[in-house]
Amino acid sequence: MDCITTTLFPAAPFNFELTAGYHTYFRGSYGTDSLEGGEYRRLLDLGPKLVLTSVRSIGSVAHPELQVQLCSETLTEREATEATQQVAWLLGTDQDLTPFYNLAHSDPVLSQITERFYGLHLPHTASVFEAVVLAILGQQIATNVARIIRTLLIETYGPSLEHEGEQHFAFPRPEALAPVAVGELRKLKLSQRKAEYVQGFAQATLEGFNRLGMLQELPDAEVVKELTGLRGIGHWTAQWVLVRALGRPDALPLGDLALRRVVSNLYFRGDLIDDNQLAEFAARWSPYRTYATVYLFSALRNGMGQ
DNA sequence: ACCCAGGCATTGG
DNA sequence: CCAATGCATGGG
Repeated sequence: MDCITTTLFPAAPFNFELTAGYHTYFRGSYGTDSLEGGEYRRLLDLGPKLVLTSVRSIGSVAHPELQVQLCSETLTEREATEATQQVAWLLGTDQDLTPFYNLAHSDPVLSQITERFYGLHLPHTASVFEAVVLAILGQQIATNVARIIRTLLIETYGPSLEHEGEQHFAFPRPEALAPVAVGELRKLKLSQRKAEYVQGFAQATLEGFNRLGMLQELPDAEVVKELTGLRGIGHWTAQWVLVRALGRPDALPLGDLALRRVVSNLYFRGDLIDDNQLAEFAARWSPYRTYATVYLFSALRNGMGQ
């Protein structure tokens, strides 16, 4: 095992614990990610090569600095750079939070939340494929149930690497899921529908590789049009892809029950609002509706919006 | 035993 | 274009 250490300097303010914690749903570990003892770990998938990364903070919120340890069987300088860039993307280190915080000042609820989660950057998935599959698995069902199913999928079909007696998993590749029979996925507790969606999307990703690679270049509305043309992907899923995989600042996952509830509780005395009301209300957060959404979910996951 | 959960596709008006 | 319905599992 060959290990290299590199350094990242995120845009301040940057709170490492919160940002890595969001990846793990503020638990010790979640799916492919873990955060224990101030150490964020994840197995990176660089094409054929797997790189185990372990990140820790050696700076502060105001002067952030991250130490990134990269371990692989062999590792070239070029691969180390690529892996470091991927870590930067996963943790959203380049984001400037200032414009959003300025906007939040005029909103008493968001002011309180941004104070509590000061320095939380918006984390990203490693790929569009990962974001879509995770969103499909999360459709409609309770997050606890989704977590069980995600873990099963990752540990059954994800590429893995053993290190110091522990097995680490990366997210399954499309080529691993495309040939899997729907019946096999059903054994992992996916519904018939979701098994079809996931297998079909994996296949579509392989067949239309260029089209999905193009998403980065397209404006939000075009991305949504491309994605919702695929079976299993509706407006809600497409919006979460904008948030999680593409890092777009102004997405809004209408249809999201948890978002409706947290907004209802924090702004409407608990009277559950519908999507039309939510869309109208969320206009106040534009052009940073993604930031507002993620901060509200952080509040929810930490017991602030129930 | 129910009912619901960070939706979606399908069907019928 | 809007409303109603089945899906499937684990927790309350």
